[in-house]
Amino acid sequence: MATIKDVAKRAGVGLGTASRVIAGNGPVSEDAIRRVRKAIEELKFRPSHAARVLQKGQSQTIGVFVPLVHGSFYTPILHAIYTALRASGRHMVVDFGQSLESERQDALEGAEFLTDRGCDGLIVMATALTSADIDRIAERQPRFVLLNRSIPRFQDRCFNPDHRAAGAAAAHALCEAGHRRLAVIEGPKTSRDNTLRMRGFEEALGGYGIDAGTLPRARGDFSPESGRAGTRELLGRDGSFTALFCANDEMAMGALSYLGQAGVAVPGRLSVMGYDGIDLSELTVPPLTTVLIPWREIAANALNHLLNLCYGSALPVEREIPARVLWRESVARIGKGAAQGRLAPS
Amino acid sequence: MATIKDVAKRAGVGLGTASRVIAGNGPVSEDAIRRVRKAIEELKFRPSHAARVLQKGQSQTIGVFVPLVHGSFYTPILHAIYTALRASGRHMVVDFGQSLESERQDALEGAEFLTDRGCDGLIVMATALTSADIDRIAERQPRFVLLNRSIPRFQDRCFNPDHRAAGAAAAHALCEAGHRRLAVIEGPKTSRDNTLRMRGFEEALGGYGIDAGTLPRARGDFSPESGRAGTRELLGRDGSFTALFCANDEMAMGALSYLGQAGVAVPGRLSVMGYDGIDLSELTVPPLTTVLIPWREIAANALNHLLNLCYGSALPVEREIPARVLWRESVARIGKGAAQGRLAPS
DNA sequence: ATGCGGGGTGGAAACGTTTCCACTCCCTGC
DNA sequence: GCAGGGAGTGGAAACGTTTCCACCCCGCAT
Repeated sequence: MATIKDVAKRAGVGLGTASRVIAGNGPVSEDAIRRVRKAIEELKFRPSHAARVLQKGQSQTIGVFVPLVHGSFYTPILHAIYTALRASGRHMVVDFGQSLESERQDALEGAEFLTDRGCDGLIVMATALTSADIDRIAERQPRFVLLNRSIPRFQDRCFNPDHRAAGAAAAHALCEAGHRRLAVIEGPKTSRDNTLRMRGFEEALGGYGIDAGTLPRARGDFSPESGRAGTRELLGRDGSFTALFCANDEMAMGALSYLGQAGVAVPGRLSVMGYDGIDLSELTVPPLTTVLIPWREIAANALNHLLNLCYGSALPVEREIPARVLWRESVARIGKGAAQGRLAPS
Repeated sequence: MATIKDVAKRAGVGLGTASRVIAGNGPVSEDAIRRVRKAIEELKFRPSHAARVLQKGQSQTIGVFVPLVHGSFYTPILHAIYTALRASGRHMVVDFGQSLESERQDALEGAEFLTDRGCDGLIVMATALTSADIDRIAERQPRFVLLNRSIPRFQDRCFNPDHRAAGAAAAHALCEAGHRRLAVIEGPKTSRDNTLRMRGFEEALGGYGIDAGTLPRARGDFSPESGRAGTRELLGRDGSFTALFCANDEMAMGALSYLGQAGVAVPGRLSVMGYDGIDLSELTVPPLTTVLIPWREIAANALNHLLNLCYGSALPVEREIPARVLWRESVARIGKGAAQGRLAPS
């Protein structure tokens, strides 16, 4: 591979001049520019990224950690970050976790790897991280933002939806549609955002005179398979509920799949509501009613903040982007005293 | 950040000794190892990746280009590559394309970016690349493998399923199940693998006395939305077919979604068959019958070959991994002269 | 004439590693 | 007693950039 020295020699200029032409900054004569350009062309010169990083201490690269490679949930977020980053002329290196159980450890190692790798900043998405974990990350790489995790001490670097409000919105939607006998499939215990959305959901239920303590509940792990299993379990225990709230869309899709095979009409006999609003959720039969969490926008804003941190840009950063219910067809609106069973008075 | 010089000084050893301890190769005394380890600990030393790459000319990193960030199709492939790579102690940098239309240009730029970035080798997945494009890539980075693209000149670096045989398998499955009136939704014109699977499909049809020329066909772009539109179009033109073959699962899911909303019973009135075998395909209602293309295995073998190329490993490389039909419930088996319509004699 | 400022230039130094060579011990075998 | 060799060591050189400083030359004001 040709180096900048070769270019300089061939163009008959000094090292500094060649460098200035390539970087396009310092003062250089028209003539020198032409000659250097020509030499670059002829030698097929490409600057060495490693040498540049070593010298400048900047790589124009942002590191991103997400817990999983697969999954309809994370890829759109990655997509949003990727396109915004490319638009600003920088690049992205991604590191993935192996599973939701190992999320914490994976995220820690991922952050370390990305930092060692010379990333100028980090976007870390990992709900399981503790406050001390964040400190550890911050120690090595002070430029980072957190997605879907809230830490008071790092409030300005945390970007997350209001899961509590979104959970409440789900409850409102279901209740306003006339449902009173509900059931839920939650996410895993380690997921703080699951806890939040469930809390919001249950609190809102109180406003309709429903006791959250008696809510039939199953626990899943956010996978479709667990949604399927949870539905079977719930139906086996006591099938008298008219609506099922799933803590994410993938579990809701599992539920829909199970119900389809079991011959339970949706929303005729049972309504199903999801959470997140992943792209695929509109493809189910019937199309899934869900809470749309504006993940793409949240990620884009987190990135803007990080870019400001890293490169002193002044990009706008919006923090409060509300979730909203996406009404489709998997939730029935039932009248007071409808056929669906004994409804508690509103 | 502490450098290796600081470490050496603190440990009271020379630069070379410190380096040897860190790399774990050369001969070093027990005592020196202990002292260097201690110094590293105390100074929180982390070697500079950039400096290492600059010096060694190797980054232990493989670059991967895939056309799209989102999509249920590419992520499992990425996942397979990622996990295999981590298992061998190396890393992955991914670059994405923007759309299927710009695939060719994106792949070219992506390969260039990844090469500049110091990747030791490349995995490029881009059907639209021409033979000349590959030459151009090879010129800069001779270590690469191609996924889902076949170029005679680079035969040993091409890893792709036998789309023609897989297409034929789909046709056989449908015909053996008793279907004679078929329709298809193809992928985009630029997609060579679409062309191949369709050719296989049509050739196999000949064996059942079906004239492929009269096959009702719609063209999609692999997206669910286009599967939906294609189905509507086909049904509007002439609804007498009993089975619909879609060139990929996402279009098949779109078809299923449309049919569900239109009240067309699947597989009661119309059978649907997909292609690829993405994870989500088992979640549809009814579960999608599809041709399972062993993408994960193919990708893993391509990676092994690349690793052999780059690092002189001797990993096993399997080239012929057959596709197979995944029988689920979206295709009905109908008897001769069944209620489904006038069937041509087998 | 002389001084001064600035456009244009060349090259040394620095970034943090690894590799290689030269050197010192010290042990072994004669 | 000495040659030979291997374990252990230190440091210079090199990897390919960018940055900074010194310098030249020219035009302009004094």
